[in-house]
Amino acid sequence: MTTPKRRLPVMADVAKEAGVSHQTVSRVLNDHPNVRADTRARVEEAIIRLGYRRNLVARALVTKRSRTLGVVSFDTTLYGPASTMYGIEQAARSAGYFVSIVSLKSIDAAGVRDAIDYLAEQGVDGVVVVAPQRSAARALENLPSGMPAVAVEGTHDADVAVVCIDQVEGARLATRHLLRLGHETVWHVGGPPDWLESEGRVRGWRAALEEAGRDVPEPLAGDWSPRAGYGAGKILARMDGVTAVFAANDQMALGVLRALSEAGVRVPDQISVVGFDDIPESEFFSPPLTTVRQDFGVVGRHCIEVLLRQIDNGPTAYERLVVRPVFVVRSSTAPTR
Amino acid sequence: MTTPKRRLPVMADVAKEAGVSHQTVSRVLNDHPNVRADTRARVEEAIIRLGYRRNLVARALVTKRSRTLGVVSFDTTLYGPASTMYGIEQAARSAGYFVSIVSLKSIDAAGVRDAIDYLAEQGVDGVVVVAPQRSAARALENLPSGMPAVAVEGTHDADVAVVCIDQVEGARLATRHLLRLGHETVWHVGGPPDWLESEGRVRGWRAALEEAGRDVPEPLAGDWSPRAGYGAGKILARMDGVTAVFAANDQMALGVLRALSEAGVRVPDQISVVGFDDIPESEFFSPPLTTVRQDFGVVGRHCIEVLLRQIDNGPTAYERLVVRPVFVVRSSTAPTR
DNA sequence: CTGTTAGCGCATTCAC
DNA sequence: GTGAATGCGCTAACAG
Repeated sequence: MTTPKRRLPVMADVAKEAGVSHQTVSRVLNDHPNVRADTRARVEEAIIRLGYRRNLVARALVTKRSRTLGVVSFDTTLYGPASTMYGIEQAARSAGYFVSIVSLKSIDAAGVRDAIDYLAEQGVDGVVVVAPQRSAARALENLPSGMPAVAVEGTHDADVAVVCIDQVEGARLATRHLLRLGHETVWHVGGPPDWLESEGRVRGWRAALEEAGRDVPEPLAGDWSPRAGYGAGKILARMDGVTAVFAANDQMALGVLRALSEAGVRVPDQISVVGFDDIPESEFFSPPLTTVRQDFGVVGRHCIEVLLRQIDNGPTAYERLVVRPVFVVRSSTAPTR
Repeated sequence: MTTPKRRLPVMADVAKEAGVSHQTVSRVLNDHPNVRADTRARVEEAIIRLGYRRNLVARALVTKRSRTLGVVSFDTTLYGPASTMYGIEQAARSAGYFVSIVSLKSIDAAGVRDAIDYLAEQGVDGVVVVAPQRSAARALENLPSGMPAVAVEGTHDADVAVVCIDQVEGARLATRHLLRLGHETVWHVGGPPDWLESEGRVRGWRAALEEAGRDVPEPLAGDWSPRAGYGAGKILARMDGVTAVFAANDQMALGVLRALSEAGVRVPDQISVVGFDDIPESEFFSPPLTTVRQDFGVVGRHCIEVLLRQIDNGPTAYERLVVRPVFVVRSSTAPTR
C-alpha cells in the first residue's frame, strides 16, 4: 500500500494499460519483428494514452551504449570551431546520436584530458576532439581504454583517426595565385604558433614561394584576431616593396585591410590581400576578400562517419581524411602594375 | 566459471581491491562524511590502481538526475547563438553539469518540441531554449510535465522563465545617438520578421523616433546576412535625404557599408551607420562601426542560474531577467553637416 | 563508521 | 508470438 505518487509512466505502466508484458512493450519500442500487428497497435495506443516516453538512461545502463557522442572544442565562438561543431551536431543527430559538448578556454593537454575523462564518465560512445593546437593534440596520445575517437586537425603522429582540411594546399593556392598575378613575393600574417592550422598555412605559403624560387620574408605573428591583423597591417604599410599579403584567416585579413586603408594604401591597387576561411562577411569587406574556403560541414560529417565506424566495428586502422579547400577569387587581389 | 572478459572496473572491483564494501566506495566518491580517513585513503588508492571511473549513467538511473542540461538552439553558426551557447556551456560546466545540444535548422515550433522531447528522453534535468523566433517560442507553451526550462529571448506571455537582452533599449540608444548628432530621421534595416530581436529593435527605433516627433520611414527587411544589408544599402544609396541608417545587426551593417562604398557614398560624412551586436570584426570595418554591444556571457550565466534554481527548488515564479546592452561609439557615425 | 538489502527502468537471455 | 526471470552499476535506506 504505497501512497500513489505522481510519477512519469514507465514501461510497466504501458504494459498493464495494454494488457501485455513489459518486454512486449520493449519489443514494440525497438521494432522487433516478433510482435503481432494488433498487439503492436494496442501497445502504441497505450503509449500515447499515457504519454509514455522511454528512459534512455536505463536503456544505456543495460546496453552499455548511450547513443551520445562527446565533442571537445576550443572556443566555439570562433567561426571555424562553431561551424565544425554545427556540422558534427547535424551529422550526429541524423545518425540518431546526441552530442554532449565541452568548450575549453585554455588549450593545454590537461584540459583536453579532463574533458575526455569527464565525457567518458558520462558514458559517451565516442569523442571528437576539435582542439587544433599541438599541445592539445598530445592529449590524444593515450585515451581512456578503447574509447573511439577522432580528431579534427590532429597531428600526423597521434594514434587516432583524423579529419582535416588540407591547410598546406590552401596556403599554396593562395600564394600561387598572388605569384601568378606578378607579385615578386608574398608576406604572411600567421596564426598563433601552437596551432596546427598556423603551421600548415605557413608551410604551404613557404613551399609555394620556394618552388617559385622567391624570397621568403619573415612571417608576422598573429592570433586570429582582427586586432592582430591590424597591427601587422600597420607594420606592412610602413615597409617598402610589399605588394602582396596572405593572412592566415579572414579576420586578420580584415585587420590588415583596415590598417592599409588608414595608411592610405589602396587594396588591391598597391597591395593585394588574401585571407583564409571564407567567413560569411568576407564577401562584403572593402574590398571583397579573395580567400580560401573551408567546408566545415563535410568535416563534421566525416568525423561522425569515422567515429561511428569505430563504434560499430571496433578499433580500425587510423584513418586520415583530408578535405580539399576551395580558392575563392574576389576583389582584394590584382596584378602588379 | 565465466571466461575472464576484459571490462572496465566497476565499484565492486574497487571495493574488493580496497577490502571494503562497494557502498563505502560510493561514500568516498560522493564525499560522504562518515568515512574514516584511512579507509578513504585505501579506497582512493584502489581507484587509482584500477583506473576506475564511475558510471554516471548508472548513477543517473537511481538518482533520477543526470546532471545534464539540454540546449536547443537555432543555427549556432551565427555569432549571437554561438556566443550564448558558449556562455551557457561555461556556466553549466562550472556548476557541474554537462550540456547536450540540439541545433535546429528550421525554426518551427514542431522542431523545437521534438528537440525538447528528444532531450527529455535522454533524461536532461532541464533545458534552455535559444530559439528567438516567435513561432519557436510557442513550443514552450506546454512543456513535458514539470521540465525545468528557460528561454533566451522568449516572449513575454509564455509560461517560462526568460533571460534576454533589452533589445528595445538597445535600438533606442542607437537611434537617439543618431538623432542627437542632428540627423532628421533614421532609416532601419530590420532582421527577419519572425524574430523577437527584430521586433524589439524595430520597436525601440520607432519609439525613439516618435518620442522626438520625427518621421518613421518604412523599415527595409533583412535576414541578418551581410548580403541582405548590401541589398538594403543599394536601395538607400539611391534614395534622397538618407543621412542615418540603423541596421539590426553588424553583419547587415557591413553590407550597408559595402553598398554605400560602391555607390561612392562616404560614411560617416554623408551617411552615418549603426549596427547591433558588436561582433569582434566591427571595430575593424571601414569605417569602424558604431554599434550596440550585447553581453552573451552574462546571458548564459543567468540562464544557468535560473535553471538550477528551478531544478533545485522546484517550480518557481516565472522570472524575466533583462540584461542591458551597451552602446559603443566608433567612427561610422558623425554629426550632419 | 561500515556492510547488507533493495531497487532505479530497461533489454536480454530463456522458457512456453 | 509472448511472458518470466536476471542483471546492468549505482545510491538509498536501514542494520549493525
